[in-house]
Amino acid sequence: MSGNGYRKSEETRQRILAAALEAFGSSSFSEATTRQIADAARVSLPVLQYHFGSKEGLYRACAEAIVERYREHMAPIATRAREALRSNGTAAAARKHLKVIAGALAGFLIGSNEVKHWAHFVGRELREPGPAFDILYESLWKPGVEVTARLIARARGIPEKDPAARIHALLLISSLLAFQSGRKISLRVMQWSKIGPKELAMIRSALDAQIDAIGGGA
Amino acid sequence: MSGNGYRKSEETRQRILAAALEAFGSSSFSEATTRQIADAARVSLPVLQYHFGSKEGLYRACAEAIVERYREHMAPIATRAREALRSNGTAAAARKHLKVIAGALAGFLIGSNEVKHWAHFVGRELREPGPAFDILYESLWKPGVEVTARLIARARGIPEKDPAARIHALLLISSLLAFQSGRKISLRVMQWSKIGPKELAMIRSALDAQIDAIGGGA
DNA sequence: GTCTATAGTCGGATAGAC
DNA sequence: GTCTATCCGACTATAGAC
Repeated sequence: MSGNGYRKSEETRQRILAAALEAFGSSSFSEATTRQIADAARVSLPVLQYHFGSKEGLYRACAEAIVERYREHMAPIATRAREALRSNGTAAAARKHLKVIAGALAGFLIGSNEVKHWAHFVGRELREPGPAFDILYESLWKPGVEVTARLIARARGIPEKDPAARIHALLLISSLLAFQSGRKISLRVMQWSKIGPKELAMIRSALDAQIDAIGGGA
Repeated sequence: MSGNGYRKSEETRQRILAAALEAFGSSSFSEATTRQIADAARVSLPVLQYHFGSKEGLYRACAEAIVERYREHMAPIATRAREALRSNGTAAAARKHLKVIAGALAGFLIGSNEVKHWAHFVGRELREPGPAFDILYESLWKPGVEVTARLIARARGIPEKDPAARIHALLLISSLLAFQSGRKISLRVMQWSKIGPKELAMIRSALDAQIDAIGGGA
């Protein structure tokens, strides 16, 4: 490219986005401030407006970035589960896939430090809908619940459309969140100082027990 | 009563408290504004400072009021469960009490409209600790988890101190909250327009199934 | 015990130079 | 594309009259 040539724009954009993900992760939309984000990204305030139009535009861009990376992580697992559903899998196979999904999700949400902010972002947006609700619901929550519900239906031997399957899916996913959005309180209840590999293993084993029970309960 | 006699103060205090419970229920501490609360209570702004000192003082007063009424509602049920634990109850009896507690909590949290704001208040404070965290943890959460964990231990035939019992207690309580803090998203997933008696019954029945499964899983 | 008036701070957004 | 300077609104809290 002629002229000044080198485009610094994209790099600046990414720096702002990273700072915003951090800010909107640990604070809500209205609590986080654009100044704080601009400082963290080492840009001046108007630069932020230039790239994303408004605070709300930046917020939505964060949601899209999260969806992108979340999909990269969970897509292969979800795809394998859907393939298993297409073939006439047994109840035991469905339970196995449920355990894989729940375990991966637990590791993803609770273990990784990088993703912690994203998980907070998503959780808050889904509890108290804001400007990014629709994109998160359609791209993350809905497909996740759907595949979980279908697996549960298969495990219990009930029709896929049975509302009970969806209720159980919500209960299962929600219980996972005990150690995510309720991290602080869980630590205190369990008298843990952190959730390391040992603690994560205990949680996974409890989830597995719960999934085994779902299958047998029908 | 001599002089001006009649004390209007207490009535004003209650009106402010009610408005604050509503405001802090639907918004966070920093999002809710004292102006909004003062308006709703039909008092001027400084009156609020006079009665509660500061915004934070008002917030704490809300937490104490919630604890008070929550206790009134759940105390009898919790007491009966503790009595059952003292006598050498069977696993089946423990499961029965778990169902009663979970069912009462579900009705309390999801059904009643008056309490909805309180539940949001509590949930938010426990997820993102603020000025009222300690009082809510000690008076609400801790005793609730404790009695649930002991019942689960009894139902599964494991020692009361087994960490697995506390993990399962957290999972159970957290799954309840799917339809409380995640009300909006649950409605969409289930394609319900509201959570009425019929929907509540379905949730209760799913919870019961989950509790039966806990007992048998050991 | 309740009011009016105001101090002091901080938020998002924009104008216009470079 | 990025900056400095600034506007304007909203917030909590207080001072002081009644």
